[in-house]
Amino acid sequence: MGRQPCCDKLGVKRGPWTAEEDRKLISFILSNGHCCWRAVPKLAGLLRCGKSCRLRWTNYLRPDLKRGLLTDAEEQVVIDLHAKLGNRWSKIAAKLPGRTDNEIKNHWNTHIKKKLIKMGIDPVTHEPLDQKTRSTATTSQSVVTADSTTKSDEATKQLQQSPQSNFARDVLAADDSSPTESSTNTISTGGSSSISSSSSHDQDALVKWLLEEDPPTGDEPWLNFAGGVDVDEFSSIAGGPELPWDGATDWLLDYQDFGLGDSSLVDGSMINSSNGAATF
DNA sequence: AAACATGACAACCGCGAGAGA
DNA sequence: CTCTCTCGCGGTTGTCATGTT
Repeated sequence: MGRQPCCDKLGVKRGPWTAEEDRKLISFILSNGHCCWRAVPKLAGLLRCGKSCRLRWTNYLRPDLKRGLLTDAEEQVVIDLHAKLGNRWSKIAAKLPGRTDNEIKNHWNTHIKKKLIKMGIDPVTHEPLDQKTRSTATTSQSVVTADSTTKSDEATKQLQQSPQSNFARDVLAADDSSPTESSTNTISTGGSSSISSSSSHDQDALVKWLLEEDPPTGDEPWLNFAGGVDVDEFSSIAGGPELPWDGATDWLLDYQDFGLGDSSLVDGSMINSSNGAATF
């Protein structure tokens, strides 16, 4: 019967988002949440498909996102999780607060993959490349598995305990003396110790945790469609002492650039003016 | 300075899962 | 149970920035 396209190809804008579009989407979601993504562009006055809106929001506009390169510690976690989960980027991202699956996927493809290959590690199997060529009858444990019971476990524990904390930065700060290269070393090596069977108990526990859903906090204002969140409240959150996201995020700057402090942008009047059908 | 190569990341596409009618 | 719809995921492509020749 065929799948209905997610949106009409005609009349739907594609390509990079403009600041104006971002502003519309942000103001709409902050004040209304997202009911169903399919309806968002229409209600927000955007000539985009809902899918595009969702992607833009989750990967770029969401206020709890960290920006910038993954830290060494985060990279390490990604590698370890990838060894266990494979390309399940969303699961991996769920364990890295403030990071998106797309971001991690991109980072993997552009950085980590090459790094592992350079170190002689198959980025798919996480086994040594030369070992792989010599014999396929090797240990079923991945190369980085052993690491995961040591360094990575520490990181993942911290993540679990404080999902909103910027643990990676703390880890880095605590280990500031280590040069950038050291991250490479920790990845590869576990070195001699990495190719050993790790405790299956630890493995199971970690995998179990990995597969758990992150408990929703439930207080994200942009998730509350009916809430009609006051943007002033939101901005006070953003500027307050208890930032739910990294205060240095570019998003905040963008937010200010968009002039969202201006209530005229968020009280629905702007949206209504651009889309007469949308009323709240 | 121009052309080309490479890197980085935003965005798109197609598919599958799950929910609801 | 089947069908339809929406959402989310993972793979891939496109575009811009930066580096190199």
